[in-house]
Amino acid sequence: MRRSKQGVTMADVAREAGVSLQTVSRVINGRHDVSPATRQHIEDIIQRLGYQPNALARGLASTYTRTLGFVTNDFSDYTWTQIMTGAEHEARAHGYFLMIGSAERDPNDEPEYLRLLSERQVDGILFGRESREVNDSRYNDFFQQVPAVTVAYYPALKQVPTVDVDNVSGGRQAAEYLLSKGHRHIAMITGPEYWKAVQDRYEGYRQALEAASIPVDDSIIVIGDFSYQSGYKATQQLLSYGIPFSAIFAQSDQMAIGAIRALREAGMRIPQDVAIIGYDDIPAAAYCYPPLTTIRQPLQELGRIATQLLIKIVEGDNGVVNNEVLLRTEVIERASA
Amino acid sequence: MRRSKQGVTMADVAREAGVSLQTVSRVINGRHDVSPATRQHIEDIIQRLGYQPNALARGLASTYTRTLGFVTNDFSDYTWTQIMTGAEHEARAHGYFLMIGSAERDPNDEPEYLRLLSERQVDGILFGRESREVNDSRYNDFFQQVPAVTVAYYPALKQVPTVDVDNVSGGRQAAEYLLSKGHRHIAMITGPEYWKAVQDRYEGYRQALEAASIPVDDSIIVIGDFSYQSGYKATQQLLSYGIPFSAIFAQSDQMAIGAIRALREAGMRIPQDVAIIGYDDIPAAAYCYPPLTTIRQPLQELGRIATQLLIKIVEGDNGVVNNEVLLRTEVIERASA
DNA sequence: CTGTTAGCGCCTTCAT
DNA sequence: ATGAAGGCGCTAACAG
Repeated sequence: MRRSKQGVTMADVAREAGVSLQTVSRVINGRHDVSPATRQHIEDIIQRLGYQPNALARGLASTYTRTLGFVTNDFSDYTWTQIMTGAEHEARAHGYFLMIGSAERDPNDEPEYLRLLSERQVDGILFGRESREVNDSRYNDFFQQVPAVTVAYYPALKQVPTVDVDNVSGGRQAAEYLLSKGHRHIAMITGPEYWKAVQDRYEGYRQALEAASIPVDDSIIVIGDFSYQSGYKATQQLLSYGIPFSAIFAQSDQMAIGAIRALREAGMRIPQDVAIIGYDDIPAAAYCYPPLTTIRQPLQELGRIATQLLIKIVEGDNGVVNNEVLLRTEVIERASA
Repeated sequence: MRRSKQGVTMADVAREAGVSLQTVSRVINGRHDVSPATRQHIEDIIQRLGYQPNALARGLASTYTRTLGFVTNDFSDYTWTQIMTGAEHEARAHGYFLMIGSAERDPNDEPEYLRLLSERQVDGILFGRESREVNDSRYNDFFQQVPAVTVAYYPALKQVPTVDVDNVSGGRQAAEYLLSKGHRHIAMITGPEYWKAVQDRYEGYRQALEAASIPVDDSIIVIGDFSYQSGYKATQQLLSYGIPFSAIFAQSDQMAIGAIRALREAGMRIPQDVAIIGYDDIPAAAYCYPPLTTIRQPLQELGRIATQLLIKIVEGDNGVVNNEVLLRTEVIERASA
């Protein structure tokens, strides 16, 4: 005979209390149609017996598990981690847990993750992931079954609501700030070009220059991958071109800090010779040298709002109309620009 | 009538294949006692029908969920995040998912989290948390029910296996390195004193000084909280004492970087006037100025090994004897010391 | 306000 | 190598 892991079950409580299973169930679920006396009595017994409901059984009998999946490609990255933290807080506040999965090695693993998460009957899924174009019919099948919200716009998933930062505005803020300091030759180090966020920041940059009647010079725009290392390399590259620029807009703080290093090695002073503005406002930004002027993204809030939206959808709130929420970035002025 | 979320069930597959439920179950679970022909036939039908097993039902009928809980106090912190990443990878490699929970606000929430996780029938729990002394009988009750492993030694949980970094050795390495550079007056900025890791690093530091016949001078030891800010403040404090020191061992890279800032503001050169060694090897360490010499902790590996151990325990591997695994740190030499 | 009756989808045990 | 019966712990639906 198989031994259950579970010690005391609802049946034990019911027997002990001399009531039916259903009444115990009602108490557990906080229904109002139980007399105060029986409720109290049952609660005492639950307490005494140390009864714990079995979430698996509840999930099987009902249709929800109060579990959300969170899928990302990189849990070791600051950005996604912050988003996840916000999501976790919000989830917990609503009685949900987060089940996490990362499809780092191979983006093709992703549909497999979704399947696995759906087998586990998550009520919904949060996507905190790079915005890459994906053509895989498995996605569509999937998102017809399970409610989802993406954090950071995901072109492949047009039918899925999105919560993101307004990157066009963010890019514009960065360029405008530099412009306001009198810079006319503003280099840019971007992230991977297939990211929607990267394109948007580029667009904001373009808009700002255009408004100032300055032509965009693609020869002082270099593609990076958001890492320190890539900011460093990109700046060396920029320097090697011999094309004059007096400021750099790096699309991540890490790249900005890498850029600072390259600039310093080239004997340049910041911000006197070259001004730098980053993007993200990572904790190190305030403590690097010189302290980094940057565009802050409300990362945890992104996660919180996305989760809030997802839970609303999951719980059948028909008031959800907004299919794209865009949060504003903010200029944090420090010493690098 | 209630509609189930689930579309096609095992019964559908069985009917379609003209076999019993049980045979389908065997195929799903990869048992070997099914003839190749029927197996193939059933697999085809599963494919065609798009059948997905329901993990809830499996968990209810069997006794395992292939889900592990991961509890920490701070998901936004680099250290725990790295550990979690390692844990997630290892878990996935074994077919497990991680359910995450953070008890940040109030450590007293923790037992509540454990209860909630146990309601969800997790097979085991990983603790990635500060090593704080806790006296709460609920812990003991809990750990008798659910297998657990702590990452970072947890004094309250003596009966639970632990995977940690050898902090005594790490502290010794840091001090020895500084000693080898000729420093005799080595200040230290610690983390919160109730952390076991902090005490251990202190002990390593003490051992190294003792071996060099240098008395420990508590007046140049300041308590921080691992943050940039606290490293900055602690260093200002150190400077204000007027007690000479030529090197600082900061128990986190963040504090080391904060210290560098304070030192710079005080007009001191690094490492000429004051040498600094950090602890952790965060990504920023290589790119701050000057690049930080530090003690690297194998964080992801910590998470991986802890998870491996937990899974072994969960799956009833009686070969598990090691109740305390200690990983070694490594000196990363850069320019700050 | 409370109880009864049916499952939820799967796995375990025992037969055959 | 396959099938039948029973149950995991709980909730939905309906009755009273």
